[in-house]
Amino acid sequence: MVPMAKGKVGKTVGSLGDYLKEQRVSARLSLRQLADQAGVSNPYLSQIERGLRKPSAEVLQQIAKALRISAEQLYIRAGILSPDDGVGGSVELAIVSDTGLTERQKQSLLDVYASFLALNAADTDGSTEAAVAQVDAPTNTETDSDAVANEG
Amino acid sequence: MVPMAKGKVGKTVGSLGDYLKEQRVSARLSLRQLADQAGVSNPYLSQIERGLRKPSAEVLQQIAKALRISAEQLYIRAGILSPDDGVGGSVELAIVSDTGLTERQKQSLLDVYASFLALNAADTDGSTEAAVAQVDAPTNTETDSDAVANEG
DNA sequence: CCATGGTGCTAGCAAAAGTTAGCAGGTGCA
DNA sequence: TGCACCTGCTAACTTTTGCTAGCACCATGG
Repeated sequence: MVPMAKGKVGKTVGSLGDYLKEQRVSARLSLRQLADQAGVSNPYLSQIERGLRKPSAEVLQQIAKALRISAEQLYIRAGILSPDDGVGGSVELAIVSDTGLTERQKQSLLDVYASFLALNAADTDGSTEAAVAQVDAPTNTETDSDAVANEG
Repeated sequence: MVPMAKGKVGKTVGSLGDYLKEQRVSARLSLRQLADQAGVSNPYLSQIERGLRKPSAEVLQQIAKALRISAEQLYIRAGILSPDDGVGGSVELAIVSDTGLTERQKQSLLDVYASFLALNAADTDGSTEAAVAQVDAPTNTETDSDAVANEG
């Protein structure tokens, strides 16, 4: 059993797999489930996660799509790509400049975003799950901003 | 390129090479120059441009960087990735790029944002339920419901 | 006329990606 | 107790990437 150190030769693939696994677990997906959604085999995804393999562009796109994240972001977070490559940072700026949202929706999104940040500042773990659970399972018919923007 | 059974990639890589060559010529770069800047060999880049080879994620990033374009844009413009499928807007990009949010929170924000867009697309009046239903089950539905039901 | 240097393309090989088949470990059920 | 089924991982194999070496073509100019 060779200890494949993560911080070894730099943030090559090890951290990508690490970040990838973190994303997968965070999305409550099993290895096979994500592999199935991404259209790759389970052992291959396993090897990617453990830094033994580097995914091709298509596979990376599929994985990112299945995880609802950007492939570029995947690489940035993995340390392969530099963040200033062309990725903007400000969520608020992006929201207010979005042309597909109404002003009320923008305000709601900003509220939710601010509440998340405040939540993380106060308590970084337990309360977050509760707040997320409300947003994540909008079983009720009320999906307007009120349904998501109340927890602070 | 047989192994893609589940994932729906659709178009061939030929259009990617076509778009790539178009970009290279537009940048007044020779094949060898771009290959050198991207850190790949000239014949390999030639084969990519003519659809004979599919670049890996790293190579794609390098090429995109050398051409000052987004790797995701490269794939989107090539028709491999649909613009609204992954992350097309700057809001989504900003959200996933945010370091102050947990992954669950990012997911939630993305869901809310998508639901807003869906609402605006459905538009006009009270067909909110249909729009929300679409947003609530965007992916495969078999593992998705399992994932959300397995909370706790 | 033949060298020099530019363009892109072909052949063949080493390495890595990505596959299927199958193994140990844990859990729920009858 | 054992079956069924899940989790992830290993092994052996096939396919693809991406390389070096070298070809043919077109220009410039010695």
